Amino acid sequence: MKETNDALALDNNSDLDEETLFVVSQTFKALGDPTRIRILNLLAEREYAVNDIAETLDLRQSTVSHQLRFLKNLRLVKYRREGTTLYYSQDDDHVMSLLKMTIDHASHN
Amino acid sequence: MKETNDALALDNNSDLDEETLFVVSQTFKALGDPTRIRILNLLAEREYAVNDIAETLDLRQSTVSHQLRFLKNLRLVKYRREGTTLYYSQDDDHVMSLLKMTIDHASHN
DNA sequence: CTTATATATGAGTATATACTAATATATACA
DNA sequence: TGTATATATTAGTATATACTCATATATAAG
Repeated sequence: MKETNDALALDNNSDLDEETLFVVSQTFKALGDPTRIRILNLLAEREYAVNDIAETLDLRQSTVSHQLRFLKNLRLVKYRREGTTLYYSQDDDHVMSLLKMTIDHASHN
Repeated sequence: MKETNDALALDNNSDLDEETLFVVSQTFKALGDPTRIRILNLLAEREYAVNDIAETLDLRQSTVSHQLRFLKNLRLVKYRREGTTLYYSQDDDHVMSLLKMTIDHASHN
């Protein structure tokens, strides 16, 4: 009952290796949270300081900082320092494009 | 210290309304799990019966069924019945396109 | 109506996630 | 060195998530 087409590899099974699976799921997981979406949507415009994100989106500073760390670990955002202020900005065009596409798609539904 | 550009609405804030935010986050959440990614990646090829998905991906039948319900609720998959067998297939081109794009991007990293 | 097969569902559990308050760290400046 | 400001981190908690086993439901065939 099992497939035995080893030779032809007829099944275009496109089986995902673990690393790809991990990267893909992590990427989408990053976009799967409303708070992170709002943050990334802000950073789509321009860079923002942590506190400005918090004020603009009405979130606690620690909440924003945690989510920025999350996004930073996945290299979806980066920052530059100016004195004590850290300006965060978007750092992954592919992901930002996914986000924009999906927001557009959901908006003019 | 606060912005006071009420009139001009200089900030192109593109603020996401709650519904959009919900839909977008749900969409990405659906793609944020390895099991669902594997299932959708299978269904990218062609339709599959529940048990075939379970066998192919080495998952419990109930696991597959639960995830299919999840995907069905979001209208990412649909099914047709043939006797006692349910053939599931993909039902959202936009989402499948997001998935493909991201897999490609992650693969030839 | 009984049996067999395919799938769905319910309940329990372990883990992951997101948030919060409190506190630590880092930089600037007097 | 001491104070102020911006951000990061830690620990605790509540909720969400994914999985599994057991069982229910649905269809088909005899």
